[in-house]
Parts: sequence; structure tokens; C-alpha cells
Amino acid sequence: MTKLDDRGGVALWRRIADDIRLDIIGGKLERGARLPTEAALAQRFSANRHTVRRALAVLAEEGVVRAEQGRGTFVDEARRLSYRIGRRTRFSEGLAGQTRGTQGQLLASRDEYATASIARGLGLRAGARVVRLETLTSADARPLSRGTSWFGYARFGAIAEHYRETGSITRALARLGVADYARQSTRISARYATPDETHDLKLVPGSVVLVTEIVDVDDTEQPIQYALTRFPADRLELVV
Amino acid sequence: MTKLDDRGGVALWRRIADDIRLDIIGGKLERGARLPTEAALAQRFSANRHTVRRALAVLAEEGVVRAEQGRGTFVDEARRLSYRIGRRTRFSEGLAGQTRGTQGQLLASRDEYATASIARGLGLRAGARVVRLETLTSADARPLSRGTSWFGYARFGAIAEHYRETGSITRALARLGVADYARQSTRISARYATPDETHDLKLVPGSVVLVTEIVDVDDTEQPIQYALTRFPADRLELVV
DNA sequence: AGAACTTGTCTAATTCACTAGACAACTAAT
DNA sequence: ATTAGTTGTCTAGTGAATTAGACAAGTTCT
Repeated sequence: MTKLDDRGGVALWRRIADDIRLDIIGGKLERGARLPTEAALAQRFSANRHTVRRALAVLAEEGVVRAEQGRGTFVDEARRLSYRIGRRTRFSEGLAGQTRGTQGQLLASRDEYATASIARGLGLRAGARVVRLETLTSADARPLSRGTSWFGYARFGAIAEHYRETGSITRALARLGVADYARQSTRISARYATPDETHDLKLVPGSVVLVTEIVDVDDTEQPIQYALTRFPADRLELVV
Repeated sequence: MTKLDDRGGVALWRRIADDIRLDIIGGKLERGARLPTEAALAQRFSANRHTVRRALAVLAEEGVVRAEQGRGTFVDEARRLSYRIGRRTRFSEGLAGQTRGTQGQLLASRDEYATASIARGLGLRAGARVVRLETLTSADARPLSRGTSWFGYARFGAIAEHYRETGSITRALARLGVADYARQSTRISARYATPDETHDLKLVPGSVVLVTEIVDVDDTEQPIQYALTRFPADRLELVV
């Protein structure tokens, strides 16, 4: 039998970086605060100083810390956004007051046929014609979510165009006659980012993403959107 | 400047295992279904067959797949639990119908003094006396959550004893005169498991955990519990 | 029986992760 | 100016991760 490695396939420098980032994001270390010295961190993690340096290099690359020769290493950027979800969830509203505005970008769109899970979400029969939207949302030039949405073709065949012009699902739906809509269900999970997500969300490979699987309904409780959205777990948290 | 590795510190076999597990849990591969051959998987992931075999060995160790010489590799266990959260959230009810019952175990308890975030959650002043409970919840002998809860000492100084006897926060609170309580806020994030969590939840090192930070209030909207709970992301998802 | 295809096992070589030690370069004090 | 403490850079060695190829052992079909 293959012996299972006690590192589980995650490099030590990676876990050290995640641990320190968590301290910073979690508020244990404030902006501008000095981190423990490399020697102290090496001792804390029972690792070599070079391994710690590699972790710090990653955090410096992300803009989380900044090293100054002779002085020490300091916290550079510490904030994590909160994305509020509830029955009446709108992406931009969920982040209100935390950023200077969000922008939605259409990466791709395609007409396709509903798989079992899409059909279940939209209340259609499997194989029904649907429109698929691949979107990327950013705030302050920083990617915040990578979404894949499906809409029934009959009612929303033209949504890609409207999304591209408005940069917002809410406004695109409004143009198609949906004045109001609400969240029917939200399922939340978490996993490693895929290479594509790593690229689109500008993540370090091996990052963790929060995944929401949602169904939105109109005011007659008719499902209108089924979507899978991926959030970088180290940039924001979900608030119910 | 240190060059950032494109593997991001996560071994290839690990990502392959996570990817396949995700297909199985996500329903793309049903129980009993045959996986692609090792050679096909190696091609799909642009990896060596030995690397794929290592990933499959991990999944076999977890009980997710089962290999049969000459025949192929098959899905063995595919389920992922859904934990429902809402205004009236009870752990065991949230999993109703999915398991044969959950058991709560008290790992440790301690009297301590509220830090800033604990005090904010419980509506106390920083430094106030609180009781901390370290708990582990399991269903069918499988760990499902690792919780750390804080309660105000004045009202709930004896809660550790009651939790140990009842194995349930709800029942322990009931004994202390809290007939009903509700969820005030839920914050959800995700990260790598710490070594301790890896041990307690019987995870493979490097696994992803969902973290909820919650505040429960009684029927007068008075905060009674502040808790951080960690869920293994590959064993369950959260449903809002 | 034989052919084709699968998983299981072995050896070997290369690249990456991690450790170890030494010293340079810089900062902030005395 | 000196000293102590910090980050930056270099060399070197060990073990894990990954690749490569070959063949054994088992299953399923013709």
C-alpha cells in the first residue's frame, strides 16, 4: 500500500504563507505592524529560515507584506471583503461601502442544452435549450468572483448581449422584464482553484475558492437563473 | 526576486486527487461507475501514470474509490452531506435524514477572558470572563465539525458540564434555561486545515475546511454564543 | 487458447522542496 | 565608530515529487 505522506501534498512554505496571511486577514496583525523576524518565524513553524523566506516572498508578491532590509517585514494590506448573501442578494449591493464599485465582464457566452443539474435548478426538462454566461466581477481592478450562469433560452436568449452592455446580471434581467428577483437557494462549498480559475481570478496556484451554487427566482417563484460562482477565499468571506 | 512556482506549493498528485474527488462528489460519477483508466487520466491531467496512481491511492485510502486489478477503478462512496443553516439552526436538525444521528464530544473547556472579537460577538466588554468549549461532532463515527464556542460566564459558567452530559449545545442551553435561540449572524470563509484540525477531523493534511463564525441570540436578542466551527469541505456543503 | 486491455510492481533518472551554514548589506541603537 | 539585529544572497547536500520504461498479474472478450 502506498504510504500517505504527512504533508498531504501541500508544501511547507505554502502552509506557512497561508498561516501568516490568515493572521493578517483575521486581524491579529494590523496594517503597518511588524511581523516576527524570519528567525522567529522559522522557529515557530519548525522550519528553515529559507523556507520562511519563500513564504514571505509569496506574500510580498501578493502585496500582503513588504520586507525592508535591516528593519523587518511589515503588513502592507490587510483587508478582506465581506459579501452579504440573503433572500434579496445583489452582487454590487452585497459589497456596498467596501469598494468603489464593481464591474462585471463577460468572458464568454454560449447556447447549450441543460444537463440534469442545470435543468433541476431552472425547473426545466433535461436537454432544454439554455444560455450560459461566463463572467468575471472585479472591484478596484481586483478580481472578486468568477461566475458561470445558466438561463432558460425561451425567456432570456438575449441576456448575453445585455450583460455585456450593462456589466450586471440585475440590470440585464431588468432589460428583459424582470423587475425583481430573489434567492431561492444557496449551497456553499470550498475547494482548490482550478488552473483556469487561478488565471482568471489572478490567484496563486493552489489557492482555495469558495463556491456558491444558487438559484434565483422571479416574483412568481419561477426559477430564472442557476449559477455557480467562485470567490477567492483569501479575499472575501460570505455573510449570511 | 524569488520566482513564484506555478505549482503554488500543491503537489500534482494532490490536485489530481482533489479533481477526481470533486467529480465524484459533484455527481458527475455515480456510485459504482468506472473511472477512466489510469492511462486516460494521465493524459487528461498531463501527468505520468505513476502520479495518477498516487492520487488514486489516496482516494482509495479515503474510501472514495476502489481499484480492481484487470478490471478498472470504481467509485465506492460518493455522498457529501448538506448542512442547512438559517435563522433557526440546530446542528443535528441541519443534517436530519442524512445520517443516523450525530454525536457531540467535549474535547476541552476552559474559563478565559474575552478578546476583542469574542467580546464584540457576545456583546460584552473586552476582558469579560467567558467559558470556552472545544467540541467535535461526528455522525456515523465520522467527524463532521470541529467547533470552538464561547459563552458568557455569568449566565453559562456551567455549560461545559451540561455539554459533556448531553453532547449537544441545544440541550446544554436548554438545561440552563434557554428554551429557544436563533442565529444572529453567520460569516463563512474557507482555508487550509491546521495540523490540529487535520488530526481531529481525520483529514488528509492540506485539506480545505469551511469556517463559520456565528453568533446565536436568545429570544430577547441577547447574544449567548459566539462560535467558530470548521467543516471538512469535501464531506459536506453548507445550504443557506 | 489467445488477444487486448486493465491494474500492480519494479528500477532509474531528473527536478523540486527543504535544510544547513556562511557572509553581505542595511538599520537603529549606543 | 561600533555593535547588535535585521533582511538579502550564495553554495551545498538530502529527500520527496515526478517522469520514463518495462514487465507481471488479472479480466474480458473472441
